[in-house]
Amino acid sequence: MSVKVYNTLTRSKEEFAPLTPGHVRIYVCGVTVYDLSHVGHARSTMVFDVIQRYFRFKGYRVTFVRNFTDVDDRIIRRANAEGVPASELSERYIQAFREDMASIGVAPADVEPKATLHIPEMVALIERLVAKGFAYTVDGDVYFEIRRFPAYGRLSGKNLDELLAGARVEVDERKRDPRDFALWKSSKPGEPDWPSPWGPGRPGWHIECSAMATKYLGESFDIHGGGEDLIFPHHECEIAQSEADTGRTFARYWLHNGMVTFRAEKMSKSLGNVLTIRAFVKRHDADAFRLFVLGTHYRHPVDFAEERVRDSARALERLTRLVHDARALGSGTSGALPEALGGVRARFEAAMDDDFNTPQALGVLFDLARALAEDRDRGATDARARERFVAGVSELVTLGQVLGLFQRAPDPGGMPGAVLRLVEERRQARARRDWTRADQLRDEIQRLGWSVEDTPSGPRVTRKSE
RNA sequence: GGCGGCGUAGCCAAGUGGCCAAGGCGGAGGUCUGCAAAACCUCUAUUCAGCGGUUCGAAUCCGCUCGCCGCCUCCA
Repeated sequence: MSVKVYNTLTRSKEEFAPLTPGHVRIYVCGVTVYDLSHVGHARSTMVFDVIQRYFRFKGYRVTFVRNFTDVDDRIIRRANAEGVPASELSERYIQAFREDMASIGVAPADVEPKATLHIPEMVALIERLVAKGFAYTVDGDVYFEIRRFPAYGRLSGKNLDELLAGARVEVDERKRDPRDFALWKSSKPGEPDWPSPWGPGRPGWHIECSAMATKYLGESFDIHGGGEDLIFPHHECEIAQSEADTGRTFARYWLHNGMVTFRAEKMSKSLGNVLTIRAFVKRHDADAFRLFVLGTHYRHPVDFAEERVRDSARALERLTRLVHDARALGSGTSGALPEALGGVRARFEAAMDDDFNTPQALGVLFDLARALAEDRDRGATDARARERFVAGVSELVTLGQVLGLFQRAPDPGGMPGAVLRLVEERRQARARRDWTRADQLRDEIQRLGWSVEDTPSGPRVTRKSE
Protein backbone atom coordinates (compact mmCIF):
# COMPACT_ATOMS: atom_id res chain seq x y z
CA MET A 1 0.00 0.00 0.00
CA SER A 2 1.20 3.42 -0.79
CA VAL A 3 1.16 6.44 1.41
CA LYS A 4 -1.29 9.24 0.84
CA VAL A 5 -0.27 12.70 1.96
CA TYR A 6 -2.16 15.94 2.18
CA ASN A 7 -0.41 18.43 -0.06
CA THR A 8 -0.94 22.05 0.89
CA LEU A 9 -0.10 22.99 -2.67
CA THR A 10 -3.10 21.17 -4.11
CA ARG A 11 -5.20 21.18 -0.96
CA SER A 12 -5.92 17.51 -1.35
CA LYS A 13 -4.64 14.13 -0.37
CA GLU A 14 -2.37 12.69 -3.00
CA GLU A 15 -0.77 9.36 -3.55
CA PHE A 16 2.84 9.76 -2.56
CA ALA A 17 5.44 8.65 -5.07
CA PRO A 18 9.03 9.79 -4.60
CA LEU A 19 10.97 11.27 -7.47
CA THR A 20 13.49 8.49 -7.15
CA PRO A 21 11.72 5.20 -6.50
CA GLY A 22 12.46 3.90 -3.04
CA HIS A 23 14.16 7.08 -1.86
CA VAL A 24 12.33 9.84 0.00
CA ARG A 25 13.95 13.23 0.30
CA ILE A 26 12.53 15.49 3.00
CA TYR A 27 13.36 19.02 4.03
CA VAL A 28 11.80 20.44 7.15
CA CYS A 29 12.18 23.98 8.39
CA GLY A 30 13.81 23.84 11.76
CA VAL A 31 13.95 26.62 14.27
CA THR A 32 15.45 30.06 14.41
CA VAL A 33 17.86 29.70 17.27
CA TYR A 34 17.48 32.77 19.42
CA ASP A 35 15.90 31.17 22.47
CA LEU A 36 14.92 27.87 24.04
CA SER A 37 12.46 25.82 22.05
CA HIS A 38 8.94 25.37 23.36
CA VAL A 39 6.39 22.61 23.10
CA GLY A 40 5.09 24.04 19.83
CA HIS A 41 8.49 23.48 18.28
CA ALA A 42 8.54 20.08 19.90
CA ARG A 43 5.30 19.09 18.25
CA SER A 44 6.37 20.16 14.81
CA THR A 45 9.71 18.45 15.10
CA MET A 46 8.15 15.32 16.54
CA VAL A 47 5.53 15.11 13.82
CA PHE A 48 8.11 15.11 11.07
CA ASP A 49 10.25 12.76 13.10
CA VAL A 50 7.38 10.29 13.01
CA ILE A 51 6.77 10.83 9.29
CA GLN A 52 10.41 10.17 8.63
CA ARG A 53 10.35 7.07 10.81
CA TYR A 54 7.30 5.78 9.04
CA PHE A 55 8.88 6.05 5.61
CA ARG A 56 11.86 4.09 6.86
CA PHE A 57 9.53 1.51 8.35
CA LYS A 58 7.90 1.18 4.94
CA GLY A 59 11.28 0.32 3.53
CA TYR A 60 12.19 3.59 1.92
CA ARG A 61 15.62 5.06 2.02
CA VAL A 62 15.17 8.49 3.56
CA THR A 63 17.32 11.59 3.37
CA PHE A 64 16.01 13.90 6.01
CA VAL A 65 17.22 17.48 6.32
CA ARG A 66 16.27 19.84 9.14
CA ASN A 67 17.99 23.19 9.18
CA PHE A 68 18.93 25.76 11.76
CA THR A 69 18.32 29.38 10.86
CA ASP A 70 21.10 31.09 12.75
CA VAL A 71 21.06 34.54 11.23
CA ASP A 72 18.05 36.71 11.86
CA ASP A 73 16.92 40.00 13.42
CA ARG A 74 15.93 38.41 16.69
CA ILE A 75 19.23 36.62 17.08
CA ILE A 76 21.12 39.83 16.45
CA ARG A 77 18.94 41.81 18.81
CA ARG A 78 19.41 39.31 21.60
CA ALA A 79 23.08 38.87 21.04
CA ASN A 80 23.59 42.62 21.18
CA ALA A 81 21.50 42.84 24.31
CA GLU A 82 23.65 40.18 25.95
CA GLY A 83 26.85 41.59 24.53
CA VAL A 84 27.88 38.34 22.88
CA PRO A 85 28.48 37.56 19.21
CA ALA A 86 25.42 36.35 17.33
CA SER A 87 27.25 33.16 16.47
CA GLU A 88 27.81 32.39 20.12
CA LEU A 89 24.17 32.93 20.97
CA SER A 90 22.87 30.81 18.12
CA GLU A 91 25.35 28.04 18.84
CA ARG A 92 24.15 27.95 22.43
CA TYR A 93 20.55 27.46 21.33
CA ILE A 94 21.46 24.92 18.68
CA GLN A 95 22.97 22.80 21.41
CA ALA A 96 19.93 23.39 23.58
CA PHE A 97 17.64 22.35 20.74
CA ARG A 98 19.58 19.13 20.22
CA GLU A 99 19.48 18.31 23.92
CA ASP A 100 15.78 19.09 24.14
CA MET A 101 14.91 16.98 21.14
CA ALA A 102 16.97 14.09 22.42
CA SER A 103 15.13 14.37 25.73
CA ILE A 104 11.81 13.79 24.00
CA GLY A 105 13.08 11.05 21.75
CA VAL A 106 13.30 12.95 18.47
CA ALA A 107 16.01 11.51 16.28
CA PRO A 108 18.62 13.80 14.75
CA ALA A 109 18.11 14.51 11.06
CA ASP A 110 20.51 13.08 8.51
CA VAL A 111 21.69 16.59 7.76
CA GLU A 112 21.26 19.56 10.09
CA PRO A 113 22.71 22.45 8.14
CA LYS A 114 23.24 25.91 9.56
CA ALA A 115 22.40 28.93 7.45
CA THR A 116 25.61 30.80 8.21
CA LEU A 117 27.68 27.97 6.79
CA HIS A 118 25.91 28.33 3.44
CA ILE A 119 26.36 32.00 2.64
CA PRO A 120 28.27 31.32 -0.60
CA GLU A 121 25.43 29.10 -1.86
CA MET A 122 22.92 31.81 -1.02
CA VAL A 123 24.98 34.51 -2.71
CA ALA A 124 25.31 32.38 -5.81
CA LEU A 125 21.56 31.77 -5.89
CA ILE A 126 20.83 35.47 -5.49
CA GLU A 127 23.30 36.29 -8.26
CA ARG A 128 21.50 33.92 -10.59
CA LEU A 129 18.15 35.48 -9.69
CA VAL A 130 19.53 38.93 -10.44
CA ALA A 131 21.02 37.71 -13.70
CA LYS A 132 17.73 36.14 -14.71
CA GLY A 133 15.85 39.32 -13.97
CA PHE A 134 13.89 38.05 -10.98
CA ALA A 135 15.69 40.26 -8.51
CA TYR A 136 17.01 43.79 -8.36
CA THR A 137 19.48 45.71 -6.28
CA VAL A 138 18.86 48.86 -4.28
CA ASP A 139 21.58 50.43 -2.14
CA GLY A 140 23.22 47.14 -1.32
CA ASP A 141 19.92 45.35 -0.74
CA VAL A 142 18.58 42.77 -3.14
CA TYR A 143 14.86 42.17 -3.55
CA PHE A 144 12.90 39.47 -5.27
CA GLU A 145 10.44 40.97 -7.71
CA ILE A 146 7.17 39.25 -7.11
CA ARG A 147 5.52 40.26 -10.38
CA ARG A 148 8.13 38.37 -12.30
CA PHE A 149 6.98 35.12 -10.74
CA PRO A 150 3.29 34.63 -11.59
CA ALA A 151 2.86 31.58 -9.39
CA TYR A 152 3.58 33.68 -6.30
CA GLY A 153 0.66 33.16 -3.93
CA ARG A 154 -0.28 29.74 -5.17
CA LEU A 155 0.82 27.79 -2.13
CA SER A 156 -0.90 30.04 0.36
CA GLY A 157 -3.92 30.72 -1.81
CA LYS A 158 -3.25 34.41 -1.67
CA ASN A 159 -4.60 36.75 -4.24
CA LEU A 160 -1.82 39.21 -4.97
CA ASP A 161 -4.13 42.21 -5.16
CA GLU A 162 -5.62 41.42 -1.80
CA LEU A 163 -2.19 40.97 -0.39
CA LEU A 164 -1.52 44.52 -1.35
CA ALA A 165 -4.89 45.65 -0.06
CA GLY A 166 -4.04 44.09 3.28
CA ALA A 167 -1.51 46.91 3.40
CA ARG A 168 0.29 45.64 6.43
CA VAL A 169 3.30 45.22 4.25
CA GLU A 170 5.99 47.68 5.19
CA VAL A 171 6.17 50.62 2.88
CA ASP A 172 9.59 51.01 1.42
CA GLU A 173 9.75 53.47 -1.40
CA ARG A 174 12.88 51.92 -2.79
CA LYS A 175 11.11 48.68 -3.59
CA ARG A 176 9.44 48.37 -6.94
CA ASP A 177 6.49 46.73 -5.24
CA PRO A 178 5.73 46.71 -1.54
CA ARG A 179 5.26 42.96 -1.71
CA ASP A 180 8.79 42.32 -2.95
CA PHE A 181 10.84 40.57 -0.31
CA ALA A 182 14.51 40.85 0.63
CA LEU A 183 17.02 38.31 -0.58
CA TRP A 184 19.98 40.22 0.80
CA LYS A 185 20.16 43.01 3.34
CA SER A 186 23.06 45.43 3.48
CA SER A 187 24.66 45.43 6.89
CA LYS A 188 23.97 48.02 9.52
CA PRO A 189 26.23 48.87 12.43
CA GLY A 190 26.32 46.18 15.08
CA GLU A 191 25.23 43.42 12.75
CA PRO A 192 27.18 40.46 11.54
CA ASP A 193 27.88 40.61 7.83
CA TRP A 194 29.38 38.68 4.99
CA PRO A 195 30.93 39.92 1.76
CA SER A 196 28.83 39.88 -1.36
CA PRO A 197 28.77 41.41 -4.84
CA TRP A 198 26.38 44.01 -3.43
CA GLY A 199 28.58 44.89 -0.51
CA PRO A 200 28.70 43.51 3.04
CA GLY A 201 25.41 42.27 4.32
CA ARG A 202 23.40 39.27 5.42
CA PRO A 203 20.86 37.03 3.79
CA GLY A 204 17.13 37.66 3.93
CA TRP A 205 14.94 35.24 5.78
CA HIS A 206 13.79 32.81 3.12
CA ILE A 207 16.86 32.33 0.99
CA GLU A 208 18.69 30.00 3.38
CA CYS A 209 16.12 27.24 3.02
CA SER A 210 16.15 27.44 -0.76
CA ALA A 211 19.93 27.22 -0.82
CA MET A 212 20.28 24.43 1.72
CA ALA A 213 17.42 22.30 0.49
CA THR A 214 18.82 22.39 -3.02
CA LYS A 215 22.33 21.67 -1.87
CA TYR A 216 21.42 18.56 0.08
CA LEU A 217 18.38 17.27 -1.77
CA GLY A 218 18.67 18.61 -5.30
CA GLU A 219 16.77 21.18 -7.30
CA SER A 220 13.66 19.09 -7.05
CA PHE A 221 12.82 16.85 -4.12
CA ASP A 222 9.86 15.16 -2.49
CA ILE A 223 8.61 16.63 0.76
CA HIS A 224 8.97 20.02 2.31
CA GLY A 225 7.52 20.40 5.77
CA GLY A 226 7.06 22.88 8.55
CA GLY A 227 4.51 24.56 10.73
CA GLU A 228 1.46 25.93 8.99
CA ASP A 229 2.46 29.40 10.10
CA LEU A 230 5.31 29.14 7.62
CA ILE A 231 3.08 28.71 4.58
CA PHE A 232 3.08 32.43 4.07
CA PRO A 233 5.36 34.13 3.52
CA HIS A 234 8.23 31.75 4.16
CA HIS A 235 7.36 28.77 1.99
CA GLU A 236 5.74 30.92 -0.65
CA CYS A 237 8.99 32.83 -0.99
CA GLU A 238 11.09 29.68 -1.04
CA ILE A 239 9.11 28.42 -3.99
CA ALA A 240 9.48 31.71 -5.81
CA GLN A 241 13.24 31.85 -5.31
CA SER A 242 13.95 28.26 -6.14
CA GLU A 243 11.62 27.80 -9.07
CA ALA A 244 12.53 31.13 -10.60
CA ASP A 245 16.12 29.95 -10.49
CA THR A 246 15.79 26.39 -11.74
CA GLY A 247 12.58 26.45 -13.70
CA ARG A 248 11.78 23.16 -12.02
CA THR A 249 9.35 22.11 -9.34
CA PHE A 250 11.04 22.77 -6.00
CA ALA A 251 9.29 20.55 -3.47
CA ARG A 252 6.58 18.26 -4.78
CA TYR A 253 4.59 17.76 -1.61
CA TRP A 254 4.16 20.45 1.00
CA LEU A 255 3.20 19.20 4.47
CA HIS A 256 2.25 21.51 7.30
CA ASN A 257 1.54 20.74 10.92
CA GLY A 258 -1.05 22.55 13.00
CA MET A 259 -0.13 24.84 15.84
CA VAL A 260 0.03 24.11 19.52
CA THR A 261 -2.31 26.43 21.29
CA PHE A 262 -2.54 27.26 24.94
CA ARG A 263 -5.98 28.16 26.22
CA ALA A 264 -7.04 28.24 22.57
CA GLU A 265 -4.39 30.75 21.56
CA LYS A 266 -1.35 29.96 19.52
CA MET A 267 1.66 29.32 21.69
CA SER A 268 4.24 31.86 20.67
CA LYS A 269 6.88 34.09 22.07
CA SER A 270 5.02 37.21 21.08
CA LEU A 271 1.99 36.18 23.10
CA GLY A 272 4.17 35.15 25.98
CA ASN A 273 2.33 31.89 26.55
CA VAL A 274 5.16 29.50 25.88
CA LEU A 275 6.25 26.49 27.86
CA THR A 276 9.79 25.44 27.08
CA ILE A 277 10.57 21.81 26.41
CA ARG A 278 13.03 21.99 29.23
CA ALA A 279 10.45 23.07 31.75
CA PHE A 280 8.02 20.54 30.39
CA VAL A 281 10.32 17.55 30.61
CA LYS A 282 10.91 18.23 34.29
CA ARG A 283 7.29 17.48 34.97
CA HIS A 284 6.30 14.93 32.36
CA ASP A 285 7.41 11.78 30.69
CA ALA A 286 8.68 12.06 27.12
CA ASP A 287 6.51 9.22 25.88
CA ALA A 288 3.46 10.72 27.52
CA PHE A 289 4.11 13.87 25.54
CA ARG A 290 4.47 11.85 22.38
CA LEU A 291 1.19 10.10 23.05
CA PHE A 292 -0.39 13.47 23.71
CA VAL A 293 0.96 14.96 20.48
CA LEU A 294 0.21 11.95 18.30
CA GLY A 295 -3.28 11.64 19.73
CA THR A 296 -4.30 14.49 17.47
CA HIS A 297 -3.85 14.45 13.72
CA TYR A 298 -0.77 16.45 12.78
CA ARG A 299 -2.68 18.96 10.66
CA HIS A 300 -5.06 19.94 13.45
CA PRO A 301 -4.31 22.31 16.27
CA VAL A 302 -3.55 20.84 19.67
CA ASP A 303 -4.58 22.70 22.74
CA PHE A 304 -1.93 22.15 25.36
CA ALA A 305 -3.01 21.37 28.88
CA GLU A 306 -1.00 19.73 31.62
CA GLU A 307 -3.91 17.60 32.72
CA ARG A 308 -4.28 16.17 29.23
CA VAL A 309 -0.65 15.23 29.19
CA ARG A 310 -1.29 13.46 32.47
CA ASP A 311 -4.20 11.62 30.87
CA SER A 312 -1.79 10.49 28.20
CA ALA A 313 0.66 9.39 30.86
CA ARG A 314 -1.99 7.15 32.39
CA ALA A 315 -2.77 5.63 29.05
CA LEU A 316 0.90 5.11 28.38
CA GLU A 317 1.23 3.31 31.69
CA ARG A 318 -1.04 0.57 30.39
CA LEU A 319 1.25 0.00 27.46
CA THR A 320 4.48 0.09 29.39
CA ARG A 321 3.16 -2.38 31.93
CA LEU A 322 2.56 -4.85 29.16
CA VAL A 323 6.09 -4.32 27.94
CA HIS A 324 7.54 -4.83 31.41
CA ASP A 325 5.43 -7.88 32.05
CA ALA A 326 6.54 -9.45 28.80
CA ARG A 327 10.18 -8.77 29.60
CA ALA A 328 9.71 -10.45 32.94
CA LEU A 329 8.54 -13.55 31.09
CA GLY A 330 11.63 -13.55 28.91
CA SER A 331 11.74 -12.83 25.25
CA GLY A 332 12.13 -16.24 23.70
CA THR A 333 9.31 -16.96 21.29
CA SER A 334 8.87 -18.89 18.13
CA GLY A 335 8.99 -15.72 16.08
CA ALA A 336 5.92 -16.55 14.08
CA LEU A 337 3.22 -14.05 14.83
CA PRO A 338 0.02 -15.66 15.96
CA GLU A 339 -2.73 -15.28 13.45
CA ALA A 340 -4.80 -13.18 15.79
CA LEU A 341 -2.21 -10.45 15.49
CA GLY A 342 -2.03 -10.54 11.73
CA GLY A 343 -4.56 -7.82 11.28
CA VAL A 344 -2.90 -5.42 13.67
CA ARG A 345 -0.05 -4.40 11.45
CA ALA A 346 -2.33 -4.05 8.44
CA ARG A 347 -4.65 -1.79 10.37
CA PHE A 348 -1.74 0.21 11.73
CA GLU A 349 -0.34 0.72 8.27
CA ALA A 350 -3.70 1.58 6.80
CA ALA A 351 -4.02 4.35 9.38
CA MET A 352 -0.52 5.67 8.82
CA ASP A 353 -0.78 5.39 5.06
CA ASP A 354 -3.74 7.74 5.22
CA ASP A 355 -1.82 10.97 5.72
CA PHE A 356 -0.15 9.73 8.89
CA ASN A 357 -3.29 9.26 10.91
CA THR A 358 -1.53 8.69 14.21
CA PRO A 359 -4.67 8.94 16.37
CA GLN A 360 -6.12 6.02 14.48
CA ALA A 361 -2.82 4.14 14.58
CA LEU A 362 -2.76 4.59 18.35
CA GLY A 363 -6.29 3.23 18.49
CA VAL A 364 -4.99 0.08 16.84
CA LEU A 365 -2.23 -0.16 19.42
CA PHE A 366 -4.71 0.16 22.27
CA ASP A 367 -6.93 -2.48 20.74
CA LEU A 368 -3.91 -4.72 20.66
CA ALA A 369 -3.09 -3.81 24.24
CA ARG A 370 -6.51 -4.91 25.42
CA ALA A 371 -6.16 -8.28 23.75
CA LEU A 372 -2.67 -8.68 25.15
CA ALA A 373 -3.76 -7.94 28.69
CA GLU A 374 -6.25 -10.73 28.47
CA ASP A 375 -3.61 -13.12 27.20
CA ARG A 376 -1.22 -12.05 29.90
CA ASP A 377 -3.72 -12.80 32.63
CA ARG A 378 -4.50 -16.18 31.15
CA GLY A 379 -0.84 -16.87 30.57
CA ALA A 380 -0.34 -18.45 33.97
CA THR A 381 -2.42 -21.42 32.95
CA ASP A 382 -2.53 -21.20 29.19
CA ALA A 383 0.75 -21.67 27.35
CA ARG A 384 -0.64 -20.54 24.04
CA ALA A 385 -2.01 -17.35 25.53
CA ARG A 386 1.37 -16.78 27.08
CA GLU A 387 3.14 -17.20 23.78
CA ARG A 388 0.64 -14.96 22.07
CA PHE A 389 1.24 -12.39 24.76
CA VAL A 390 4.99 -12.28 24.35
CA ALA A 391 4.79 -12.20 20.57
CA GLY A 392 2.08 -9.57 20.68
CA VAL A 393 4.06 -7.31 22.97
CA SER A 394 6.95 -7.55 20.60
CA GLU A 395 4.64 -6.36 17.83
CA LEU A 396 3.35 -3.60 20.07
CA VAL A 397 6.89 -2.42 20.68
CA THR A 398 7.79 -2.62 17.01
CA LEU A 399 4.83 -0.51 15.95
CA GLY A 400 5.16 1.80 18.92
CA GLN A 401 8.73 2.50 17.93
CA VAL A 402 7.59 3.55 14.49
CA LEU A 403 5.81 6.32 16.37
CA GLY A 404 8.93 6.92 18.43
CA LEU A 405 7.58 5.32 21.59
CA PHE A 406 9.46 2.80 23.75
CA GLN A 407 12.87 4.11 22.80
CA ARG A 408 14.28 4.19 26.26
CA ALA A 409 15.89 1.08 27.61
CA PRO A 410 13.98 -0.51 30.45
CA ASP A 411 14.65 1.25 33.74
CA PRO A 412 18.09 0.03 34.80
CA GLY A 413 17.16 0.22 38.43
CA GLY A 414 18.66 3.38 39.76
CA MET A 415 16.87 2.78 43.01
CA PRO A 416 18.58 4.25 46.05
CA GLY A 417 19.91 1.68 48.48
CA ALA A 418 17.71 3.09 51.21
CA VAL A 419 14.59 2.38 49.20
CA LEU A 420 15.86 -1.05 48.31
CA ARG A 421 16.40 -1.89 51.97
CA LEU A 422 12.94 -0.67 52.96
CA VAL A 423 11.36 -2.71 50.20
CA GLU A 424 13.17 -5.80 51.36
CA GLU A 425 12.25 -5.18 54.98
CA ARG A 426 8.64 -4.73 53.97
CA ARG A 427 8.73 -7.93 51.98
CA GLN A 428 9.83 -9.77 55.10
CA ALA A 429 7.21 -8.04 57.22
CA ARG A 430 4.55 -9.15 54.81
CA ALA A 431 5.92 -12.66 54.80
CA ARG A 432 5.31 -12.87 58.55
CA ARG A 433 1.94 -11.15 58.04
CA ASP A 434 2.96 -8.09 60.03
CA TRP A 435 0.62 -5.77 58.16
CA THR A 436 1.09 -2.81 60.48
CA ARG A 437 4.82 -2.79 59.93
CA ALA A 438 4.37 -3.38 56.21
CA ASP A 439 2.07 -0.38 55.88
CA GLN A 440 4.49 1.77 57.88
CA LEU A 441 7.27 0.80 55.53
CA ARG A 442 5.14 1.56 52.49
CA ASP A 443 4.52 5.06 53.86
CA GLU A 444 8.23 5.53 54.40
CA ILE A 445 9.03 4.41 50.90
CA GLN A 446 6.45 6.81 49.57
CA ARG A 447 8.03 9.64 51.47
CA LEU A 448 11.22 8.90 49.58
CA GLY A 449 9.35 9.39 46.33
CA TRP A 450 8.68 5.78 45.37
CA SER A 451 5.59 3.68 45.35
CA VAL A 452 5.17 -0.01 45.99
CA GLU A 453 2.53 -2.25 44.54
CA ASP A 454 2.19 -5.87 45.53
CA THR A 455 1.84 -8.26 42.66
CA PRO A 456 1.76 -12.05 42.59
CA SER A 457 5.39 -12.03 41.51
CA GLY A 458 6.58 -9.69 44.24
CA PRO A 459 6.62 -5.99 44.96
CA ARG A 460 6.66 -3.60 42.05
CA VAL A 461 8.52 -0.44 42.92
CA THR A 462 8.31 2.62 40.76
CA ARG A 463 9.27 6.22 41.02
CA LYS A 464 6.28 8.22 42.05
CA SER A 465 5.05 10.43 39.28
CA GLU A 466 3.76 13.76 40.50
C1' G B 1 -11.90 42.61 4.91
C1' G B 2 -9.31 38.19 2.08
C1' C B 3 -7.65 33.03 2.47
C1' G B 4 -7.65 28.35 5.30
C1' G B 5 -9.58 25.33 9.12
C1' C B 6 -12.44 23.65 13.35
C1' G B 7 -17.19 22.67 16.29
C1' U B 8 -18.43 14.45 17.55
C1' A B 9 -19.98 11.52 24.94
C1' G B 10 -17.88 14.90 31.40
C1' C B 11 -12.66 15.87 28.92
C1' C B 12 -9.38 14.60 24.64
C1' A B 13 -9.99 12.55 19.75
C1' A B 14 -10.61 9.28 15.01
C1' G B 15 -14.29 8.64 11.45
C1' U B 16 -15.98 12.55 5.81
C1' G B 17 -22.27 8.74 2.03
C1' G B 18 -24.57 2.72 4.07
C1' C B 19 -22.52 -3.21 9.59
C1' C B 20 -24.03 -1.56 16.73
C1' A B 21 -20.24 6.43 15.60
C1' A B 22 -12.60 3.91 16.71
C1' G B 23 -9.37 4.75 20.69
C1' G B 24 -7.65 7.30 25.29
C1' C B 25 -8.79 9.78 30.04
C1' G B 26 -12.61 10.12 33.57
C1' G B 27 -17.03 7.79 35.81
C1' A B 28 -20.14 3.31 37.47
C1' G B 29 -20.27 -1.90 38.60
C1' G B 30 -17.38 -6.43 39.05
C1' U B 31 -12.82 -9.92 39.56
C1' C B 32 -8.26 -10.19 42.15
C1' U B 33 -6.04 -8.57 46.92
C1' G B 34 -4.17 -8.64 54.37
C1' C B 35 -5.13 -3.49 53.14
C1' A B 36 -3.93 -0.19 49.36
C1' A B 37 -2.58 0.44 44.55
C1' A B 38 -2.29 -1.49 39.95
C1' A B 39 -4.11 -4.74 36.52
C1' C B 40 -8.12 -7.16 34.13
C1' C B 41 -13.58 -7.61 32.69
C1' U B 42 -18.41 -5.17 31.71
C1' C B 43 -21.10 -0.73 31.06
C1' U B 44 -20.76 4.58 29.85
C1' A B 45 -23.10 9.31 22.42
C1' U B 46 -30.78 6.61 19.11
C1' U B 47 -26.35 10.78 18.19
C1' C B 48 -22.26 14.07 15.61
C1' A B 49 -23.00 23.24 17.00
C1' G B 50 -28.07 24.89 14.98
C1' C B 51 -31.50 25.23 10.89
C1' G B 52 -32.81 23.95 5.90
C1' G B 53 -31.73 21.06 1.44
C1' U B 54 -29.78 16.83 -1.85
C1' U B 55 -30.20 11.32 -1.39
C1' C B 56 -33.42 5.01 -0.77
C1' G B 57 -29.72 6.42 3.00
C1' A B 58 -25.53 12.01 5.87
C1' A B 59 -21.73 13.20 11.52
C1' U B 60 -20.00 12.66 6.42
C1' C B 61 -22.39 16.35 0.28
C1' C B 62 -24.75 21.60 -0.54
C1' G B 63 -26.68 26.34 1.59
C1' C B 64 -27.44 29.54 5.62
C1' U B 65 -26.79 30.87 10.92
C1' C B 66 -24.00 30.80 15.48
C1' G B 67 -19.29 30.03 18.06
C1' C B 68 -13.89 29.32 17.94
C1' C B 69 -8.90 29.24 15.80
C1' G B 70 -4.76 30.05 12.25
C1' C B 71 -2.46 32.96 8.22
C1' C B 72 -2.45 37.79 5.72
C1' U B 73 3.47 41.04 10.44
C1' C B 74 8.54 37.71 13.35
C1' C B 75 6.82 32.80 14.28
C1' A B 76 7.11 25.35 14.35
